[in-house]
Amino acid sequence: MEDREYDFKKIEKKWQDIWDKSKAFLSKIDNSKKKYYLLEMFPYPSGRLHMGHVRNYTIGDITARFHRMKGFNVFHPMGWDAFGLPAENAAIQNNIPPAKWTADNISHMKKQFALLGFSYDWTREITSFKENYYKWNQWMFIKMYEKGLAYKKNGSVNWCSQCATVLANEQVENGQCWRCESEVTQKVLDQWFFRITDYAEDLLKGHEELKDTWPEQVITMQRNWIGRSTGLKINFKLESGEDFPIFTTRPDTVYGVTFMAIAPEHPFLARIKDSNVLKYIHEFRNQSLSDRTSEDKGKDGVDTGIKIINPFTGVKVPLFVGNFVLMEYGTGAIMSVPGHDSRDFAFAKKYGIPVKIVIDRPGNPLDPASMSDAFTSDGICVNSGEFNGIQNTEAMEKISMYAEKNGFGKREVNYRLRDWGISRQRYWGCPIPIIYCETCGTVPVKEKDLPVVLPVDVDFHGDSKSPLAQMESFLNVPCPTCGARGRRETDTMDTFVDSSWYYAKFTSPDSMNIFDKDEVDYWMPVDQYIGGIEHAVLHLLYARFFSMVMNDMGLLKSREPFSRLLTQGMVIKDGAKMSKSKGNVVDPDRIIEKYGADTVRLFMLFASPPKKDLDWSDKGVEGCFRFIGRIWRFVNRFGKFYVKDSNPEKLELNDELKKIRIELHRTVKIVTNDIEKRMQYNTAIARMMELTNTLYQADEKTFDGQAGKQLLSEIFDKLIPMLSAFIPHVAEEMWENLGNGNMLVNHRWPGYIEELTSRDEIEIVFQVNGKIRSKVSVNSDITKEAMEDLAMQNDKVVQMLEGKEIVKTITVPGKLVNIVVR
RNA sequence: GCCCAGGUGGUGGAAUUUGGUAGACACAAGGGACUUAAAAUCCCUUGGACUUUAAAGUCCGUGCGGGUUCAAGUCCCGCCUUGGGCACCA
Repeated sequence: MEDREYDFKKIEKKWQDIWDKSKAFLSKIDNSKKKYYLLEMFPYPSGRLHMGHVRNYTIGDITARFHRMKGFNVFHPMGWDAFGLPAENAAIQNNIPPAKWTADNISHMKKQFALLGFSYDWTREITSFKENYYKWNQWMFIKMYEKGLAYKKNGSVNWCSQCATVLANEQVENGQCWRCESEVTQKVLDQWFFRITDYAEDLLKGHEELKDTWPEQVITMQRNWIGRSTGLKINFKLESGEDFPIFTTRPDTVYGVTFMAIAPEHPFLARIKDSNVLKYIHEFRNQSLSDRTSEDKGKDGVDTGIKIINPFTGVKVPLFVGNFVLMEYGTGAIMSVPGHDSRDFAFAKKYGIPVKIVIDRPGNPLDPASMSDAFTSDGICVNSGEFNGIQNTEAMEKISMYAEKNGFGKREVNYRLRDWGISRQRYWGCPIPIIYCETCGTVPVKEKDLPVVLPVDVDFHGDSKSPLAQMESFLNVPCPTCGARGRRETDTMDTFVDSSWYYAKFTSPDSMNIFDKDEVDYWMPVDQYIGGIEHAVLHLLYARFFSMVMNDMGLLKSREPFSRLLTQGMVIKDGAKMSKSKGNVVDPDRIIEKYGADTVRLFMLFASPPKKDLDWSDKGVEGCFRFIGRIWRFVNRFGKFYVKDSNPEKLELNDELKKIRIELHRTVKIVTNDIEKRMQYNTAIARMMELTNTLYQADEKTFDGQAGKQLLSEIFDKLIPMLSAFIPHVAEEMWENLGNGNMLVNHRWPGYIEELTSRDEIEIVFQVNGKIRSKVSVNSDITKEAMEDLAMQNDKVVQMLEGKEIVKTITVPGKLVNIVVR
């Protein structure tokens, strides 16, 4: 046994086969056990796993294995986010059908998963491009259409010319496409939307439930994205008496309005005839999103010549078209108060519009002529009719009430969140199940006719147009209502639709319904979700929306899909995220080949806590490999002393063994806590390394004896099962080598005896005026008084106290004595 | 500009929950043992400056400057800096 070699390739293959054959990770409903649904974000099958994946899924696997050993009924599925542009681009470039390209990638990545020893229940596998999955996408779409939650709208949308498709607001980052980083422009198109704005309030309220279990950062990002603001809708008037409504969050400044501004896209502008003004309007409409929205670009406008009447004052002010005014927010028009809004101030200066002060600083009045920026702080109302003299914060309320009473205003809540545009002008996605009929109009496909199958025998013409639009066999279909000739919708759904409900589908992937009621009710919600923070306002917001919709439809019992969320950090090398363009990519396959999966897993967890970024280090990997070797050799060397069902309790241990036993129980306690309460796997591993170092201090004599053998066996019985969560293959092998017949995957997580977790001897410190002067070892049950006595007798302390007056003494039991002198 | 999270040895990181021995664990470095030799392995040293023949000891030290406290990496105030998010939302 002693010279047994650590042949990780053989060991890992062996145990992967055994787990596979014994169906070790299959999950079944068991009402006698507490369920634990652990999910990691499923990957896009790009072809190869990268280190980011390896880290994400390793963190998940430890968590799953730990809970399994803790006695939970663990559900740990995996699948593929398999629709999307890369497959289509690959198809166009290399003339490989997207379905084949994607399926090949999946099979390769699945092999990589297997090599890493992850504990997935593959019988629950989901592949989003398969009919039996996207059928339910379509089914959900129809249900949402029936409820008015899916609708078609002609409007200005984000267009990425590189990807040749529309993007949702969440998919535009700094005016650029989230995928390819090319400039996004605005285009007017007929598009399908999901009415996520109906759930704005719910999405915000739900955060309450998540505030202790989700990273604060994610909640903050979502809250900012939803952007709730309360204010007043005020009906300004045209000279003709026509209403001109605007929304403002600053009703307290309404007496300071000196101009109005309206979005270039506003239908109101249809009445403009002046060719010069029209020229400007046209120009604004064609500006790119980043020109329109970036703050450093100038705010441009043009005076329409139209006058607007302020209902509070009766004063007429000019109406400008402003390129910064958004059609989609509020009413598409605003009141402008240069005196108290920086943007309005800059605009007013540019176009020679007067500045009027309506909120002032008592004792230090503002002078519009000498101001270089708007006054945006709180103050006292002036030039505000009957509201003069009160605090502006108070005026907000009073002015709102006044407007409501007089019938020209209404308090309103507005959201920054827009409806989710889901149409994509691309082929490789889920077809939108809609048929257009000349007589019946827009008609959803009948449920019994689902799925609308995405044809796989398609021609790519080398251009980026969707082949569906040119495919007669797909396009032509009888109208479901009248039977006349109809045409199918050729846009496909945003792939974020696929991932918005997949977590629930895992519970019953082959069900004849969207979900199997028993399964989904038992397993949902996800107890722990793990993934990257980059999806904070994308996937994680959409998934919550879908979950709420499904909850309202009675499909899910829970409203929130993910009870706990962990967002893991990136894998960094040479100070940058691993990426092809930076040339700092480390290939997981190569590392597994060289050191084995257990080492890779261990390094992924040891190098950094899950939440933080992880610095890749080849040397660090070697260190982890060395640790496994140390354990391996120790077990081989002392395996001959192993006895089953150890119980050192019965025997008298000498001091050395007693100390080791305490270290063991302390280690179990700390490791358990680090995993369970803190999800801090790096420190858990450090504790086990420490214990190992302690064990290496011992020699044959230490354990060669009745008590020694018992203790040693207890060590093996606790340490190896703990290790099996992290390095499962080698742990199983060592366990088997010791003569155990059971598999660790089904073993119970070791316990500890609380009384054995505190050391007999502790070190306390003596301080004088807060500075450490001496350290002594004492019995851990020492009294406060005894500590103080010891301190007063301590040579060092006595020396420091000489000629000084003791002001007071502070004693922290078990820690320190601090003597304050003068 | 606003919001959030960080800044600890040569390096990755502990300790932050609850103010109470800063630097666990690992890497790197140095030394030693084993070996014909190397690799592997095992052991020891390792924050800085200084005093001392030595044993030992003194001072400084958690981005910077203040403060609270018997005691601050931890709390408060003000800066510097890195990363992330948001950025005309009326």
